[in-house]
Amino acid sequence: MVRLKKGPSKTISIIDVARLAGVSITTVSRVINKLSTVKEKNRIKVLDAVKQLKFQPSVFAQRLATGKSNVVALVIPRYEGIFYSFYALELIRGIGTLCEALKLDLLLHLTDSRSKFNLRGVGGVIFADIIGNQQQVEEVLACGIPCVVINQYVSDLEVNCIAIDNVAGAESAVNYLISLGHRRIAHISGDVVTQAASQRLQGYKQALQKNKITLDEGIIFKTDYSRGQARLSAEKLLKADKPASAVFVASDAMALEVMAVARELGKKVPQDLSIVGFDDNPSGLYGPVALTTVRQPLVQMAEESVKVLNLLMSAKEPQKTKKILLPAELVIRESCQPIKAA
Amino acid sequence: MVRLKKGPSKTISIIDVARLAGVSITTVSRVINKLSTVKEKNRIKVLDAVKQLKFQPSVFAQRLATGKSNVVALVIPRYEGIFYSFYALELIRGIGTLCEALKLDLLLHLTDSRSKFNLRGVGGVIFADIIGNQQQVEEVLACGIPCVVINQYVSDLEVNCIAIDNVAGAESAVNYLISLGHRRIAHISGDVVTQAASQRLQGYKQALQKNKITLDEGIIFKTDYSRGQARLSAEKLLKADKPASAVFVASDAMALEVMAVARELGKKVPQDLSIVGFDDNPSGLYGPVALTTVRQPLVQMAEESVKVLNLLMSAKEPQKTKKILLPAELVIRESCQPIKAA
DNA sequence: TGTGTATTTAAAAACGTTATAATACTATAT
DNA sequence: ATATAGTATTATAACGTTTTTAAATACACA
Repeated sequence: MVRLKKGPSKTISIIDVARLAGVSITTVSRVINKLSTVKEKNRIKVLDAVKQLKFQPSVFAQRLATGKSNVVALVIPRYEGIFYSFYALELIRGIGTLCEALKLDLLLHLTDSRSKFNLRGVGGVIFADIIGNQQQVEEVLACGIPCVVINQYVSDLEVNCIAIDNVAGAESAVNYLISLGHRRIAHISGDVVTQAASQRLQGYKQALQKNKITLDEGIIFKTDYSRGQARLSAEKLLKADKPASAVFVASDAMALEVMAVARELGKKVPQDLSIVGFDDNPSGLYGPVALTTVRQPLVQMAEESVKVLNLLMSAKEPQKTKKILLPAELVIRESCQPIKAA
Repeated sequence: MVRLKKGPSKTISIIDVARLAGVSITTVSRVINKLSTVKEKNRIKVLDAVKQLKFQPSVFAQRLATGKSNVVALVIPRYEGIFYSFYALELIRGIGTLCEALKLDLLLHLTDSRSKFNLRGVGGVIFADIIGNQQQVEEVLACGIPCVVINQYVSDLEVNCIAIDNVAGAESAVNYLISLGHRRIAHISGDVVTQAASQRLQGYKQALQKNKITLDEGIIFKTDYSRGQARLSAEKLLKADKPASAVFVASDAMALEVMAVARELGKKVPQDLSIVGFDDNPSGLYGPVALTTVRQPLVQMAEESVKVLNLLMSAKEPQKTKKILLPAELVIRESCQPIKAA
């Protein structure tokens, strides 16, 4: 068979290296994969030939021959609220960095609620924020592809999960406000379709209940995590007849917006309104009043997910599924103070 | 050779499909690749078999056999200022979406200034923001891999570029301020290491020169695009002895920070300070004063880059390199007003 | 019935690796 | 010197596709 190649450029293969080094193909393969023993003399000859020919083994041939792929797909919703966030970037960055370190290729898959993605050639999948249903995850599992779900605790599925303890994190934030004497504490929630938001809401409710503070649904504002909706909620909150003295906001980006609105309306933070955010977004530090917030170990979560996946991908036997819950910790800065005597 | 497979799971191949459909392998291959003519009756038999066996052709075998890869690598600096931005996300989103449409796999490569990436198996590369040197681009070009540079106009290299006319965009922003009567116009620049920032600075200078306004280096603030530095610059600017009446800021994110600082210092926008940003970041709409800005066709740029790359990747012959410059247009909102009579 | 054309086929050669089993080499102990 | 155990090396099949070739089959039309 004659294969047309443009010009004289012919892919150099392991065969060329073997010929130049004067050894067999197998030996070259061994040197490349650092397998078993190869005499030092031959090893050097091969390495020299590799360098001289600028040889790079074909990943496709390797993957075909071994039957394993070192490609990791990161599935992340194209969905505005989540995608346009510090959170998504931090995740991408953490995952990207560790993939590089482990020599895994990182494939990016943006999904709509019902997009069918093809995972041909993918060796493992990381799901970031499965919104709504778990069907996509189940499909991947059914294919037998190793799979990790990040930031979502899926209890009814045999799948590895690495999530953050949002409930406890939110609870500690609200407890802190209560400890400062606040009793009328509002909550600006994220998109409750996401587990993170609904868990933070749950933590908020739980803290109030445990402290025998009656819940007022009127000061719970459900948003889509966007700045725009945060602003609207803040306006409603601050212009209300019975304004709250404190507010727990489900993300720092929104909390900063609330702070801005407060200032615009002539209210001082924290004198007139105490604010706690969630994320530990560096933006929270820049303003005149540093934001008190709940720190999520995002980078740790991202890294952990890649580590777990890598383990699964290289394991011979099916592994026991892991469910990891990482703690979120309160970071006290300047945006809260004890309630003024009435 | 005996290859151990875990359990009864055996990869189903084109051969199984052919057998079940009662046709030849060649015919199955033809159907899959929609090549030449296959009788409708046979086509249906094959398609049925494919569905029944849940057959998915091995991408690795395909790529090995054809010698072409439909993998696109997006190389983007891990560098904070750029990476943590609306800009980066918008780019990723645009590129991701079009890759999906064109059935290209999108690989993400975060780079440091001097990270060596391996592009084994990559069919084409998109460089987003080459900071500093062009060496990485040259390396890829030397390998003969199709390559597009985004948001950077590289004139001294035979490489496809798709960039935004930052100079003209910046100039139009400053011209607008001048037309409103402003004469003392400050500039908060991005990281001048990036071409975008230095070009915006150039456009700023050019507009002043053409209007015979002497340049005052004292009111040009160079930052790294971060909110923190924007804040510092804004404070310096507003507390200066001879404050400017208007400021052109190199990004919307920074412009919003400037706006916040102004408000904190008791200055009203636009009454006391006119502000123009750059990006058309949706965040600019949320505040009490909508931000006047310069819109970058980011999505168009992202899409265009994938289209061009796809063309290059599927072309038999080497193509003429394209240099595309997309216009950036001024969007007038509420953050500017004519200067008050002195 | 023959003739030309459109489909289809089988078989085999790539593509560039890895994995297996067999062979060649070395050193040690008998 | 000779068997023996161990180490290094090799030849070759296998991975799952595409592509080529030449031959075979079907189909329409005169």
